Amino acid sequence: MTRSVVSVTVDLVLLTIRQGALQALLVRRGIPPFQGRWALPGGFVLPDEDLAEAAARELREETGVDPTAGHFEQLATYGAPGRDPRGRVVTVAYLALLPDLPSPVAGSDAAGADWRPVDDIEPGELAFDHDRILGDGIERARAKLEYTPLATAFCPAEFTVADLRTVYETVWRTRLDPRNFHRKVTGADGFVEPTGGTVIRDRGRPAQLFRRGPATLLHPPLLRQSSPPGS
Amino acid sequence: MTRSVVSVTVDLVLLTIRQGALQALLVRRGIPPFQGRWALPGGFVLPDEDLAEAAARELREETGVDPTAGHFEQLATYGAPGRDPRGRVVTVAYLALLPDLPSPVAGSDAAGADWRPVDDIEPGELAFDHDRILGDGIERARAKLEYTPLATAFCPAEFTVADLRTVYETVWRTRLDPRNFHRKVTGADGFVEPTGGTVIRDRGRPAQLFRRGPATLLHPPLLRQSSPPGS
DNA sequence: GAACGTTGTCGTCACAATGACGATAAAGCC
DNA sequence: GGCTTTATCGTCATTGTGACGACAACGTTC
Repeated sequence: MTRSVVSVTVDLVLLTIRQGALQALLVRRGIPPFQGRWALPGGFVLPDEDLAEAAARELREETGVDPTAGHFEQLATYGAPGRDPRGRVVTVAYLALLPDLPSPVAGSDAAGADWRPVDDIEPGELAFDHDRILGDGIERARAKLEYTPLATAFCPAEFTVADLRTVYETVWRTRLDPRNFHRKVTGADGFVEPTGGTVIRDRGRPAQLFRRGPATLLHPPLLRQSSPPGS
Repeated sequence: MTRSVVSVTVDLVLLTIRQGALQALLVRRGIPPFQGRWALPGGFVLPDEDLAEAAARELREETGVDPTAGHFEQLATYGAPGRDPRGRVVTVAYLALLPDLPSPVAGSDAAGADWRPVDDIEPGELAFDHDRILGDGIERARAKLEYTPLATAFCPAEFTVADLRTVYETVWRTRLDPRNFHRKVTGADGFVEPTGGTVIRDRGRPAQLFRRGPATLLHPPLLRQSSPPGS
């Protein structure tokens, strides 16, 4: 049996919503290969570390973020033979959806780290196969908003229905009717719970505050491409 | 940087429907560790092999099945430090949904291979963490039947609506109303296409034959737990 | 070969979910 | 006090859905 000996890394697709755009955290690589190029944050898995543990550690190291703040899940694993010039490196990608953090991407050991609007990232700009990994992560996030309450992971602990709608509109790059959206969100079992408080954002009538509800699956779901009824 | 050097394997969750039950292909391990115990088929990734390639090769070796016959996708990756007594082994699990194959699980190099109804597999019966991997695969299959036309992967090239209904009923362990199911399947865009032919299965009126349609996403979806309308 | 059971397919009905959109509420600004 | 802006509630027509009736088309049985 020819068993291949490889290195294993974790890479992170960290998504948040800042300044009205879906943004991903990228780091500028300080060492070869791909020195100076933008890449997903990540690193090698330590000898006695579980994969999720390694991903959570990298998340803390690169962003100072508590992994429990948003949502965190395994995305997929990439292991094409030529994907890393250093040799055979298999990477397990994790996807995190985070609220817009005041934390200044502290404590990074990379040359630089920055949030970048995903629409501004050119194809081929990222190191390794990180283009594809990022794309898969975004696609996963888009799909999961339909059937799960994960949009709340982009929001702080308390948020308004309009905040949540902005999440959907930004991630899906769509416009949603505020009235229908309000009905669906408040009607889906366990999606959101009112806290009792209200806030005034900029202008207009004060909005109720909500927190995440206990649901793990949305029922009914908020479907993206509904067939137009009158056609 | 402490980079961990590990071995990488692929493991396969192969699901099919035989004798009215959801069954998984298991092999009896011929060598330690876990010698004599049932396990998922799998093996080490070769030095110059992509992960999906390795999984497809194992599928051919263990079952003689063409991977294009059904559906094939990456499931998840498992890499807890203690999961393999031989050392650090990270495994990338793949999920395949296959039609009931006449192929007699040929050419297996394991001590034995057999289809086993998933409900008959005792917790803790499988080697390594294969219990959990199998469970994750089944859960993925259940969920994907709702939103994708993947149920057709369990069927041969031509099938009846009743065949397809049996797939749903078996995987979901539910009963579905034949009339409503017929309406939804034939009404969902691109789910199935009539071939023009008909068959008589055992008794009763002949049924139309269908093949898979071009859709990759079901619209509208076939939801599992619909809230009862009259309650 | 007519009656019967069995399975496939079409229809109907009431209710739920949805998109379009009107109406009102409650704040700040002039 | 008007005006603008945003939040929230309602209405209406259409579609999707579960429960179930009706009929079609086969094999089997008497």
